[in-house]
Amino acid sequence: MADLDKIFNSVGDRTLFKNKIILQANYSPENIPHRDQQIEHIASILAPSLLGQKTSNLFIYGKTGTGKTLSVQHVANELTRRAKETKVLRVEYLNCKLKKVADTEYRILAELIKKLGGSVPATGLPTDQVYRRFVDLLEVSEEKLFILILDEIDQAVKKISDEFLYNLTRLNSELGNIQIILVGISNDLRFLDMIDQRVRSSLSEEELVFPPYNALQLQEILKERADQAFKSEVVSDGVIAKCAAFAAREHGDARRALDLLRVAGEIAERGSHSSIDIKHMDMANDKIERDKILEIIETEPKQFQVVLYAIIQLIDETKEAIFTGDIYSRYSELCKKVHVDALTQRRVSDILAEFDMLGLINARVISKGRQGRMREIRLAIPENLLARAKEILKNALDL
DNA sequence: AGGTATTCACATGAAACTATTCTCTGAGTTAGG
DNA sequence: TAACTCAGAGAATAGTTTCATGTGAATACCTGT
Repeated sequence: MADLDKIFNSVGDRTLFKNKIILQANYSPENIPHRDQQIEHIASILAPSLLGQKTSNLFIYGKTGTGKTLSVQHVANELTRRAKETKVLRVEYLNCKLKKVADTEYRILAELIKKLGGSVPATGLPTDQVYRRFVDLLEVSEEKLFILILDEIDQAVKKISDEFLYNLTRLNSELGNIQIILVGISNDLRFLDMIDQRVRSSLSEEELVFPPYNALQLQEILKERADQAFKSEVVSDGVIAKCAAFAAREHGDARRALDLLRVAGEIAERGSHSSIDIKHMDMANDKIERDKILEIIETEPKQFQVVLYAIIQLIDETKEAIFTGDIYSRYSELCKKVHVDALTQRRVSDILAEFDMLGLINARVISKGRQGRMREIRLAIPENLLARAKEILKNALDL
């Protein structure tokens, strides 16, 4: 019999973590270093709302992991706390990227209605009726202001069109007792280019950009969190510096840095080390990348998997870049073998574009003159993952 | 030789279609008074 | 007569297909030397 007792009993002694939650993505810390200026700015814009005055709409830009969401939520919490007795305002936060929750106009409204205490069916209702219901619910609430924070709003607009934002701003003229203040958060700095001039003017009255953290700031952030998350003596300054350097290279993404640190900790722990060293950082970096790719491959729909398998096969055979046409014919063959209906070339073209977005392949549109125009495709899956990837696909496709 | 026009093999865009899930409405049915 | 059932119309959504238009540069075709 395996000595499970030993393993289970010693788990408490061996762990390097004091409080792992602190390193997890959804943890929001007490204080947010290096964002005082931005937080103050947000607060000063929204402050009049405490007196029941409608403030400007606010738009916030910045790359992922620059503390946008955290800062906004911090201010939002403060506002809610202060307005507790006066009931002058209400703040709701909504992430527009959550698949199946808030990624369409209908669902965003449905979600808001739910938060306001109402309910709407998941489907079956015309959208304007949902608007109606939302307005009615707002009208009867006792607050005078409704601060609506839409996170990853660029995603929503990309999917729904900017009309939806326009509609939201227009609601204010329909509402008597209550006004909506919009706070949009976007990862895409070019978000403004995507929306109509008309909408733009009625919308983004105030703007704020979150710059990326530099390596030094990242270091401080990491250090602070690491102190709370790990037992003492587990992480050295060198490790933190390296971790910060890793992340700083990727546009100063603090979330990624924290992830890295956590995974490195887990790896060290599993290897029964008493501290994290540089070696673990590298392994963690590897593992994160690896997991991400394999996870994508595994969860992709069947048609996507067939296409990907076709690509891998072809690359295996030729060892060079391949082209759309080759892929499509190989894909068609594979479809027969796997007993799946083949999609049109048009669709496969889109699938390839999506793979490119996901970073599974590198595609480049090239022209070969009389031989036409097509995508030149290379695999972006690292060599050492290929075997595993193939296995997953074979399994998924019963080959 | 140098300049234009063609042409290929897709890329890219827009609209329309399909299947699924769900609501709402009103006609027909049923059971109780 | 009120309550109930159930089919049909209409919506939202995701994933496609259909139709239409765009496009970069190698090559064919001129042109005038």
